[in-house]
Amino acid sequence: MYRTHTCGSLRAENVNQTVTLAGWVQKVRNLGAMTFIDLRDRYGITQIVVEEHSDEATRAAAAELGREYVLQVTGKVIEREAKNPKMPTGDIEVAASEIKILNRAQTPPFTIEEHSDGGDDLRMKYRYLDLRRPPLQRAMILRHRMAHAVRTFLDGEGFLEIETPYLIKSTPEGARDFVVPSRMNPNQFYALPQSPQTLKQLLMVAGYDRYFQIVRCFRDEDLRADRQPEFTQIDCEMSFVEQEDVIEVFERMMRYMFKEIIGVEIAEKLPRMAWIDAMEKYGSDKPDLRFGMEIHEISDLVKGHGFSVFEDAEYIGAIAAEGCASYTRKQIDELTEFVKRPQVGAKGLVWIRLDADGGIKSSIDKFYSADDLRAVAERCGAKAGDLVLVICGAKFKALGQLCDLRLEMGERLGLRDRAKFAPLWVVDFPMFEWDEETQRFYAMHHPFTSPKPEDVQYLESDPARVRANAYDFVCNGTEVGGGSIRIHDQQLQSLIFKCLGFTPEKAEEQFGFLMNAFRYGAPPHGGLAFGFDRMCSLFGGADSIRDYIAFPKNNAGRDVMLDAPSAIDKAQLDELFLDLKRVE
RNA sequence: GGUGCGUUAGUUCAGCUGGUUAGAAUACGUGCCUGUCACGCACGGGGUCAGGGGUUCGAGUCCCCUACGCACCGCCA
Repeated sequence: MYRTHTCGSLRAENVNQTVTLAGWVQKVRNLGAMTFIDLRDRYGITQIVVEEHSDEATRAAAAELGREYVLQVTGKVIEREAKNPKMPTGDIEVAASEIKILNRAQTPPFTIEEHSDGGDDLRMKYRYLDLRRPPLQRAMILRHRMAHAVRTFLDGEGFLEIETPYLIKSTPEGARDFVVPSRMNPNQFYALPQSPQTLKQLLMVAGYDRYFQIVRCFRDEDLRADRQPEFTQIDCEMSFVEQEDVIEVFERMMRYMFKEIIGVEIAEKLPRMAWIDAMEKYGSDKPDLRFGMEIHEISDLVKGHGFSVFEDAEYIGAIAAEGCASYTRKQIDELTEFVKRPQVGAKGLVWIRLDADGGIKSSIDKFYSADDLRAVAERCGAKAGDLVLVICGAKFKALGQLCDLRLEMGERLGLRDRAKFAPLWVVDFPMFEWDEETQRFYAMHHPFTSPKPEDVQYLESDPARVRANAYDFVCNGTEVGGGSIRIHDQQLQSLIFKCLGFTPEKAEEQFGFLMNAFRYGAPPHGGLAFGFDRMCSLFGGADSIRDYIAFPKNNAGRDVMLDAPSAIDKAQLDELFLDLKRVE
């Protein structure tokens, strides 16, 4: 037996016991006649003491130690002469009678402490060392607890966890697929699932009416702080349900998660917001409701005054930033620069300042009277001391820019508090999205999403008008989950494929297996999937999902620890019938 | 595919309008120290200034290219 206790377990009541601990050397403090060793494992740190009267072998071992040496230490638990109230084990220490060096360690390239001195890149390369640090351990533990809570909840609701294959068929819609060549089937490829969407629908056809899976998904698209090429979903599907039934179950699951994991009580009935309202009030389909500062259209108030920028604009919108009338010229210039960055893309920024003394001033004084400006301010709910910011342009583009500006102002005013949670459902998404580049409609959610029955009549005449039975779970400006009621009727599914520009032959080739299954008694069904990594970062209060993934990829999709992807042998290529093309 | 920022000691960074031998902190090594816990004190070793090219009497510093990292836009049903 390597140890009798962990490095986090000993307390005052263990005094006089002889124990054996095993762990890593966090720190050695050699005071001459006595040496203190902080021994660490994932449960905590216990101080080991070696004194002048300790036997020679023990003193020799202590003198030799370096950071991250792996030790087995046997000794008696004693009460400390100088206690450390900052440590859970601070009342005691272990007087070493034997120190066995189980393994020596090279000096690690960065410090393995609460706050490491290492940069992101380096820590990624030595991820196994970074994972020894308490913040990463807390993240892994949080993730484990969340997965456990999901399984507990869904099991209690009668859901079955069923695994679906990772080697499946490539589909043209949506993200790029990762593909895997088949040796036994020359020149043919599997695709890794972007999500088990069609498979879980087939499970519904098969009668497993409540399914879930905590499952890896793969998308070959560029990465972001909150996007990895492989990521984990809590994938769920139910039969004989309507939108309301799905929302009810998973709202309850989220309430359970918030309570269980971080002790937060969320509202008994979460707000619902139609997609169009989210877009018009917040400029986003994933609004951050931790603060107000809603967007208001002011076109009717400001058109017709000869200000050509506004006259030519399809849409003019404004937000009111509370208490920002005191902004200096420089600060307003900064905001103007912010919205003019290519990432935001606004042409400019108009401001109206409501001074505390009742005065009103703006960058468009030439064209508008004080009363005109006051009407705008009133529309936005601005009061004395506030700053109104106006952006105009094509409607949804300007709304998107106002969204960016609103979030920036929320950040500046400290309104985006990580300890605060504002979850909601966004509903009534449009069924289709027009793509300028390819001049066709795409499914906004996915091609298996059912249209609202009352909108089916417009499918062929006015597709843009059709709304879907789709819903997103949004919290603090992040899309945490989303789903829909699916199509279970083969004919309607064929019609949707037609609307998306599939020929019947193409639809048959790509999704024949699904439409075929629908001919054998498909029940009405629907479901949703949560982004598990994002949920972890939301609960953990971090911006990046990388901290919650044990071995994540970097910005370029590389695993810098494994150095993957990498070239493969000619023999391996030959077996797969692959020839490589020279990269320019 | 694009934009921005960055790359200097093991690590995190400073290094001004170009000018003697490139610094700090920390880590590491050696010595001293009986209550440390960010131990302290003293001494020491440690640099392809990312790589290449250019401008210049002279480049860590200015310019160009490349590579790499991070954030973002496009993309992500």
